[in-house]
Amino acid sequence: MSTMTSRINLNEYLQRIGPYSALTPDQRQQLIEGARFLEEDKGQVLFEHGERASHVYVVICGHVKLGFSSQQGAEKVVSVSGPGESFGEACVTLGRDYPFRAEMLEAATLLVIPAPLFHQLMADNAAFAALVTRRIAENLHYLLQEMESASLMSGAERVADFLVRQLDRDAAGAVTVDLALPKSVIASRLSLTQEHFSRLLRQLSDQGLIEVDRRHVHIPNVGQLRRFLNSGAGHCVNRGGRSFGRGRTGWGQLAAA
Amino acid sequence: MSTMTSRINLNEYLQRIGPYSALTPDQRQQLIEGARFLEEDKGQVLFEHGERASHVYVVICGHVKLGFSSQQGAEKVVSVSGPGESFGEACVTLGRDYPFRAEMLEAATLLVIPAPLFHQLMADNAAFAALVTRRIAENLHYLLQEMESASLMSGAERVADFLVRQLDRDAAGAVTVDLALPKSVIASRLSLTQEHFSRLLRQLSDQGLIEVDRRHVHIPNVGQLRRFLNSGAGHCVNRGGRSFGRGRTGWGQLAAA
DNA sequence: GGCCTGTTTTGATCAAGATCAAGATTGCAT
DNA sequence: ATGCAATCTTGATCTTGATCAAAACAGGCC
Repeated sequence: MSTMTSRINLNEYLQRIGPYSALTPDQRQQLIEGARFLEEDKGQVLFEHGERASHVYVVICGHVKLGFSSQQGAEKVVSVSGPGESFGEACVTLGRDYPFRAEMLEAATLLVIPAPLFHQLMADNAAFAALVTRRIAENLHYLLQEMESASLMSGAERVADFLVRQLDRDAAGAVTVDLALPKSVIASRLSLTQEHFSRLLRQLSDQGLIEVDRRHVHIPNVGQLRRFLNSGAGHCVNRGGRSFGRGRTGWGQLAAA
Repeated sequence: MSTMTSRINLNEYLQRIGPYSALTPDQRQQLIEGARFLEEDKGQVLFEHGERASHVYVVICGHVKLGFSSQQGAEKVVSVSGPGESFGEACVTLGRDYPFRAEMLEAATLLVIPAPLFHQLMADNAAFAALVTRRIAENLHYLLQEMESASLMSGAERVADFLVRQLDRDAAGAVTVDLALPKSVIASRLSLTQEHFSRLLRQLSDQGLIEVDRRHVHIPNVGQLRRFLNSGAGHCVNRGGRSFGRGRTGWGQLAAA
């Protein structure tokens, strides 16, 4: 990608990415000059858990996996960032270390903004700062959401919930969801082992709620699936919140790294 | 509490609470006039999951339990806010519903700030806004932290980790931790049932790592406990993150409500 | 003290989901 | 095509931690 092309694309692109649309042409120029592009291959690690948070990352294309991993090789995927999403704002704001690992799930292009520049933009542009705050707040809500489902729903419910969430708010009737990521990654996001995830998909499919073909999940009747969710079928009283899953999902990924 | 007293106390108090120290005397006055005090009894519910987020709450004294709960009566305590802490900023910022329930753990006093006033202060005072952003970012990091331990640590480790976190960063030798909250609440925060939590405390105590007396936990050797944590004793490979616990911890609380 | 209520502990049992170990698929790349 | 490597599925078994039930403890209050 030539510098020329980069700039043109970038300018156009940033217009559409939340906070960056609030930058003045001047500031956008500053950004283009101070930040850099990064094109990494699948499996590349952007940063490790505990590393000093020196940059904010904006995903231009591709997907980045954000997650924890323990010595024992266990891993938990917290979130996957796709085009237009970003991460690192909170850490940079706080001046803390990254609280997770970031790894490319596929070849991707990112915009990498040095912390000082980011701080500068935050200080210079209140509208930008407000939108960044919004983004951080959104991330917080996302995590709360995740915690809630991980805590109170059974595996089957989480899978159903995940599928329903992929749909448009008003989707009904029959639809097909295409999983954009390896099942192992999705499993980990749902706090399941990939084996368990596989079994749960089969279970839902046996119940006629879905039909799975490779990474295509057909939902013959969205309403039915939603009903399954609300009518808590397949549960347990769960008196204090289910634990965060012990899936090995990450293993594979880790190995791939 | 007379109005006079309230105002004097409040002014003094807010000075010391993060973001509010950045307010100008003028704005602080605005706050005192626009916000209201709330003194509730134990068990009172401030708001329910899914309610429109209309206020930001600042805890003056007492403790407030923030958590989810399902129809089936299960509950997961996400966090407990004590004096100087606050909640609702993110929801108000986003204009979204509260993503959890807030319930008094004991009689407490809070400052309740209406959303419009909060927005106003955010818009008028950049320093305040920046500190609020910081607070939201801190909450985000707290949640990530919670997710991480819930995901990769075994029950015993989470308990040990919890105890160690109560200590000063540099604590060593022998110390005593006093649990400020009912064990059932702590258990839920750790994604355990209160029964399991009880057993784990006993287990650690049998191993000589701690001595439990009522709500006083004596740690004869902090280093030893830390070592127990790092040397992952008592695990499982945990290939994808432990699930969010299924403690019934909440039950009791729920019943208390 | 004796009583009532709420919290903690213990015990026995159960279940969701993890782990280990093969296979079966799929997707590329040659 | 053919083969290699990664992904996904299945099966058998085991563990952690949940559930149910009941007893042991605190505390506060007459």
